[in-house]
Amino acid sequence: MDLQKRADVLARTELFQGIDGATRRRIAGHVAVRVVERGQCVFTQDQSGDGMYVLAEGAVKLYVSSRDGGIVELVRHRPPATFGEVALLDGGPRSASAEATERSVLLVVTRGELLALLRSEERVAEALLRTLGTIVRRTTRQVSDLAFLDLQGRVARQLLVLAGNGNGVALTRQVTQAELASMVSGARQTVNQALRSLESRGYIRAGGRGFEIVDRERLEQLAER
Amino acid sequence: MDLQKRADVLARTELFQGIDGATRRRIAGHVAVRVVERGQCVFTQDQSGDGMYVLAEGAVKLYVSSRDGGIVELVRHRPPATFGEVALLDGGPRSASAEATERSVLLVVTRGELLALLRSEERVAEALLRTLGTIVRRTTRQVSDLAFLDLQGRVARQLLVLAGNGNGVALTRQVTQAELASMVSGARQTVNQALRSLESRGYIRAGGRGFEIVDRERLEQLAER
DNA sequence: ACCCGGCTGTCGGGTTGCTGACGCTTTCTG
DNA sequence: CAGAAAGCGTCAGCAACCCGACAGCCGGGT
Repeated sequence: MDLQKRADVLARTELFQGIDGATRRRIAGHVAVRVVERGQCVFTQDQSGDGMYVLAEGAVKLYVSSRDGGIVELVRHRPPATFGEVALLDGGPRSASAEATERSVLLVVTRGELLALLRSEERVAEALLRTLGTIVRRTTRQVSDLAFLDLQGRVARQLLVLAGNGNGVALTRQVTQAELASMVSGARQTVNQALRSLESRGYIRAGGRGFEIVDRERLEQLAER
Repeated sequence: MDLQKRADVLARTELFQGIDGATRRRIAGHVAVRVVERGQCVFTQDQSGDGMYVLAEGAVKLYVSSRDGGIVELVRHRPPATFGEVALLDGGPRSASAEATERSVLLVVTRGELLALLRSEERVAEALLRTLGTIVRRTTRQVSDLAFLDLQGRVARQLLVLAGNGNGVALTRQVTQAELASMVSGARQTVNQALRSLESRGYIRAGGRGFEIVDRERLEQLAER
């Protein structure tokens, strides 16, 4: 991946857009490129981390895990995206683990680099604050969902998130039921039942590995706290 | 509350320490003072908010609520503390509600004020990033707890949080079982049982309204994910 | 001092969701 | 292309937890 390409990747992220091209190319010259295979770990929770990542290609999930192997997925990123910002700020341990869900290409921005950039480019500092705000909102919402919604509601909500704004009817996916279960913090079997129940009521159409949103409004209703 | 006193309050917060006294006094001159009675709301989730708060006296809880009146407490603040930063960053809606749990005195910093300060004082920007990092860590931990711990474990953990570092044995409190329940997202009755169970095993001593930590290690073990 | 309101402690019944199990189908991989 | 691995669909049994109810207690206000 050449310099220009790396600079282009940076340009598409919220964090690095809005700075001038020259600076961006300078940064692009300093980042390391790291390729991770599907299933491979990018970093692990509780370990110290001094780098932030920019996702150039592929997909990465962030999650927390328990001692006995259970995991809860917090978010799944696709380009353009950045992650690993939190540990960067205070140099503390990673608050979550990151794993590639498919072969991915990452750009690594070091702590020192970013800190310097924060000082010189105030737009980056503001963008970073916005990014953190988004993270806080998302995570807070997740707490709220876990506390107030039953499994069916959480599944409904997650389907809507996955479908994005497939305006009327939506599309197919690359998410297994087990993964879906870890997103909503439930057992795979129970998630299966929830899906079937939603389907039997005609809110979604779900066969095999894909699903389709039929009655968006009803789903949103189920997903309301 | 006079200017000097306000400046002193600011000086004790992570956000405003580290800037020079003159600047701090200037800010102190711009903040509004707001007094809220016990049980009164400071701001409400989903409403737009353009102010950040510094807690000068009293105590404030942040929480999210469901349509049918259920609430989950995210954190309880005591001075020195700041809250309401998130909505400030992007001007978006409040991600949670805030309510005084006792008579409190607040300083109100406006969005414009803080944004200007961020630009002129880079140490403030860095402190704000650290503050947000803390929030993310705390909330992520809460997701993890809800996903992995049973009620007993969550209660154990919350007791440890409430006790702080009452190094060997700890202290009495002003938290009802109903409040404790909302902190761990459980029913009041079940929390009661959890307390009794912990007591019967000699991990805590809990009578009436207060509790005391007897076997910190065991509690921590229960609270591990 | 007394009364009222809120808090604690405790039951029992009813759900929800987890666990383990198993057969079938689909998807990788050599 | 064949075998292995992963994923789906489904069931029965079981544990955790919620909900409504209610009796005693305590504390605070008038």
